[in-house]
Amino acid sequence: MSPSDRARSLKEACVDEAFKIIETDGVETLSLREVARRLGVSHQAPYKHFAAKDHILAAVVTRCYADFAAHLEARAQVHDDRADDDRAHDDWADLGAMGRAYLDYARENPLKYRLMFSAPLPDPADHPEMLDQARFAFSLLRDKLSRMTLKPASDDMSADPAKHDAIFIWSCLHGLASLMQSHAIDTLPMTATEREAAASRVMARLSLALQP
Amino acid sequence: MSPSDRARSLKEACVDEAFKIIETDGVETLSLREVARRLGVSHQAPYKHFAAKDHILAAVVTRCYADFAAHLEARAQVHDDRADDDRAHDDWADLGAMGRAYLDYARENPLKYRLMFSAPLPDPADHPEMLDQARFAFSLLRDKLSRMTLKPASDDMSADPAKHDAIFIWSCLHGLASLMQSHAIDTLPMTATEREAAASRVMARLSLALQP
DNA sequence: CAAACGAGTTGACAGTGTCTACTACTCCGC
DNA sequence: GCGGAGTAGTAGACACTGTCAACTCGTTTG
Repeated sequence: MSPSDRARSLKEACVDEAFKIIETDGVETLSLREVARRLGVSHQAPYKHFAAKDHILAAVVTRCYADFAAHLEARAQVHDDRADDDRAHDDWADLGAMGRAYLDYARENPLKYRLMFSAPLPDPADHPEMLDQARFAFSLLRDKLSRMTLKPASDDMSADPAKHDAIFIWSCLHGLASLMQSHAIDTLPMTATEREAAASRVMARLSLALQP
Repeated sequence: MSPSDRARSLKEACVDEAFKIIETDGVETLSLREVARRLGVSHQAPYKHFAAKDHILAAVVTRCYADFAAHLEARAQVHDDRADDDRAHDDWADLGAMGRAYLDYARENPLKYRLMFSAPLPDPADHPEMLDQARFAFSLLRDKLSRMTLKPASDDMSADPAKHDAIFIWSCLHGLASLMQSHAIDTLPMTATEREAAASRVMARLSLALQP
């Protein structure tokens, strides 16, 4: 193994291990020293590959974005070989599938989700690859919308409507996902079945807002 | 000053000071020792009033909820002395005002907002007063909705529709507010004016989803 | 009046991020 | 072929942190 190879593997091993720690113990208890300890290296070894604690977190988040985007893409495949009517129908079904995939991911991977959207992240300007992954996930949604015809939203709008509608949809989905796993929602008197129903209820309202 | 009075004032002084530290330096750098230092007491004095660091944070968050609810209430006053038509009109205008007040608060108090909704909070079960404040803020929205007639959302719904619609609205608002201040939104190519427009665009879509 | 108690103090311990100085090894120009 | 440069990793230190334990007071209460 060449030295740059070994370096690469320690670097990735650090990200792996940090990921595991976060998954089991939460992001707030992540420590570079614990990562080093688990990998059997000195407490300073990770600093050869990450300038600061923030940077290892950024690497983890980058992976989360990639994982998230892959999850969205896998469940929201567009089938292009249909007649126009079917295409339109498929677009709506597919948008719905994407929305459900979004919420599913957030529910099944609460830690990763929080990591991406609500953990105090390092300045993305310092981590362009993290930025790129996030941009890509959003483009999945916006591109789909720009290929669809939606109920018109308002009068002015010189700007790109697909972008604004993507933000609207993203807001609803993110808001719901985020509330559902924040302690804020625990404060409400909700039964378990009501919680389950909340997602489909929000999706129904989304349709009312968008579908012509 | 009686001893219990002095105790009370140190307890509140701790919350005040913690608040200031969070406002200027962010929640992640809050430390009980710094609070004690600024108040000129020993590093253990706060522990006489707060069992752990979490508890002082919970006290701060409780205040944030109260502040937030007051802000919502102030801007979304219902005027009860109108004819029915005006009442209906007022309800919609007032709901819109409440929504705008929500987003304004989040924009003007990003730290407080993050504290309430995205910071890793202590278990609310240990802090009932925090829970009560959060519940109250939500009830402002739900009560208003239950007094209004909305576009029907879906077929089944044995459960309380006002509650579900409140969650829908809350999701949109919270999602937008949260995205706008998360680094995630920075990744998108958006001009400053587009950012401004995003709020009103989301509000427009909310109307489409709700208004009959 | 003595005992109990509550607020506040000091000191300690383990753990953290990060700085600096050190060693070992690999690679590149002479 | 070799010597210096750079790179990965180590060891030690420093200033922090949260929290535990033992102590000193002053007040309250039986």
